[in-house]
Amino acid sequence: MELSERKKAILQAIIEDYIQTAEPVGSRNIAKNHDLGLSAATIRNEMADLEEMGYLDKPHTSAGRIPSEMGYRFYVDSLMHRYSLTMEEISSLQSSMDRKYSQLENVVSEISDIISKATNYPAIVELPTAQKSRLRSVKMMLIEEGSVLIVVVTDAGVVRNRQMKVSADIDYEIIDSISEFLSGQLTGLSADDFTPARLMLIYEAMSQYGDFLKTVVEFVLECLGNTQSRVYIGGASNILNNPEFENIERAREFFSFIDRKENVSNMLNLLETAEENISIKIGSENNAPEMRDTSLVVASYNVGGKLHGKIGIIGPKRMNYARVISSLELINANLTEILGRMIYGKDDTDGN
Amino acid sequence: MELSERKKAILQAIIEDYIQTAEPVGSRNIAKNHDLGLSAATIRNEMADLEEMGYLDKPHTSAGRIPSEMGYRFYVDSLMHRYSLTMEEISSLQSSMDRKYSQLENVVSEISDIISKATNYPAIVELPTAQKSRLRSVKMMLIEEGSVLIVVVTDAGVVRNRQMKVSADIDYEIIDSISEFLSGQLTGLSADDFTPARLMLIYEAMSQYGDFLKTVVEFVLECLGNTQSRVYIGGASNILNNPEFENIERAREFFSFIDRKENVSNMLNLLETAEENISIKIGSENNAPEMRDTSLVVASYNVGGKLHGKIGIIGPKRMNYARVISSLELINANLTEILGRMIYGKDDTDGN
DNA sequence: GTTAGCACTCAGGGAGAATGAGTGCTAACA
DNA sequence: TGTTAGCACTCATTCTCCCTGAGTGCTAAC
Repeated sequence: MELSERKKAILQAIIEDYIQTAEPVGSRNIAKNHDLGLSAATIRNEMADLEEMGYLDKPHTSAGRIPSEMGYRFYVDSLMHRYSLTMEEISSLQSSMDRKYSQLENVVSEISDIISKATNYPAIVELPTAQKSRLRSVKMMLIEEGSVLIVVVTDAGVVRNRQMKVSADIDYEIIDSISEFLSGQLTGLSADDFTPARLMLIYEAMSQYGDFLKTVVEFVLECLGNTQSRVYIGGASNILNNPEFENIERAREFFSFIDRKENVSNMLNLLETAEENISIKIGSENNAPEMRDTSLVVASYNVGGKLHGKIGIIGPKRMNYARVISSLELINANLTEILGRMIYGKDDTDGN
Repeated sequence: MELSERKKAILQAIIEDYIQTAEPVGSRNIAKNHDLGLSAATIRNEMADLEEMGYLDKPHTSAGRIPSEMGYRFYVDSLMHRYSLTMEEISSLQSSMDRKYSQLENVVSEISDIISKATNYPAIVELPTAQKSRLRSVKMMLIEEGSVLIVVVTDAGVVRNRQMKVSADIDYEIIDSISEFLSGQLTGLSADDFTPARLMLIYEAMSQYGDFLKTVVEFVLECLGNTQSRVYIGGASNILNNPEFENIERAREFFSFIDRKENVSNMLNLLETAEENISIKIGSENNAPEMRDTSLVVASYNVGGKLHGKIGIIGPKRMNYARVISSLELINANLTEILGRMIYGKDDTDGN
């Protein structure tokens, strides 16, 4: 059933008041503060309808109304206006990101700080991951006698390395030849291409170094399959600024939940990755009982078509969605650019 | 002034009761529950003395006594007994750490989980850092046309890499020769050795690649100077299990403090690094107003004499110090071993 | 369909009393 | 001289009771 324009206006007024005050809103206040040209009594009638239809809840008989999850959902989908960041907000955000980053880990943790400062909510930043990447390059080098460093680069730009012990009689030349051999055999493959048959061939061709080769191949596979997401959470304490978390039990529940990073990753993984778009999950839409009173707002980023990840915030269901969305969009754009520069070099080309 | 044995026994009884109950302890309870052979009245007198001497505080006239910081300090230094972990505790801790770790970041975050589970307090794990490390090896390799990967290894075992754009006409051979040249010039140097004169020589010898060399040298310097500590904090929500944090303001203060990781690093840096030993800082000894009600217990680890870091917990001043210490010692020993294996290869040799 | 009016509900807050755990002091005891 | 019993006193905590005020639902009139 369609909502009348008047019902929409009233619902919007209630939700926006509630977002601001965190107090149940009553008919009188709506009549006074919003120029709807209606009396409190009329609004009361409409509110009763909205409640019956499921858009509003009542904490108890003599309190005002608060939005239900369905109410928020309708608001977010149909009523909310875009929020435009002020010039100051934009320039302060941009200047806070305009610096040199050296390590991925640092970018991620700093971005999470920036998000949480900009929104006043706990921020989530997912490290970029690649799906089905191919091996671009594997190299080995002797660091000192008996110790070899393996460096693996995937076509998504992921670089990882590991140090391994080898027997002392393996010298530079041997390493170079193994390195060249493996590189020839494996470059361009994805994890799926590592069939037992192919591996057998490799091991046999250099059977005297079988054990060593095996460890190297395992490591390469690990790098290619490195699809597990890792998340950073910053500014978690911000959640305590919201009156819904003054109850220590609620706070404990929230912090225990986000302490376990895999909870957060799982939640992110459940989001449909609408390209370049914002996902909003309200309360129980997150499928986690601990999140029943909080919403998740997430933006997806995508670097050079290969690497992607998500950034977002967790806040009370009663949150200024419009403002959060604008901030996330801006930060997301900057982040994409920063990562592009970091991973694919000094400029912004797509990195193939 | 020396405390009489009787005063010590009473002080110890009070502190241990308080650690258990978090309630101010009264004379009557001490008389009843501890077999000191004294009446409540006598204990009251002694308590009055202990208070006057500064070992005890009184929240208000008609409550029992609670230990002062000085009281805790005395307890930790002189009264506390060692706690022996039970066989089950030991074997469960050890089995939780007995698995393969691949990346340093993973070790650190998992160890922080283990610590917080074992102690029920928020855990801190510092990533290993090296002081004044020397360059063991720098290598470059062409990943694809126009893109070079630089890999730097220090004698502390730190490996870092960065991808850089170069002009397209730089080919394998040129890279190899630059790589070899730089390696020859820089291997064995520490950050202090990068004098302007030496750098000038290098840039002049290969002046046609000046800009590129400069970026590489900067990166190497960054790796050698990589002495900033990074910390992980796990199980922060555990702090909320303690009644002293039922007050939401306290909780907020605590979480805001540890949200800023540099606060925690700073605190760790202020500890004297007593080799292989445990440091305890009680309340305001931490020089941070936000920590005035919490204590820090920290163990230092040390891998191969080069790399070191710290692990520890933050808990209320009223904490089971003895138990925490034993757990940290055990975890610390295991961590040292794990890191040794990871960084210096498959066995535990010292790694020079 | 809208609105004014009225009876009713109920959370929140404050005042006041009861409770009980604890203290300090004094006087008696060993 | 050190120890203890006893007693008056203190004070945070809890409870009860009552009031207030914001809000609702319903009805009757416009």
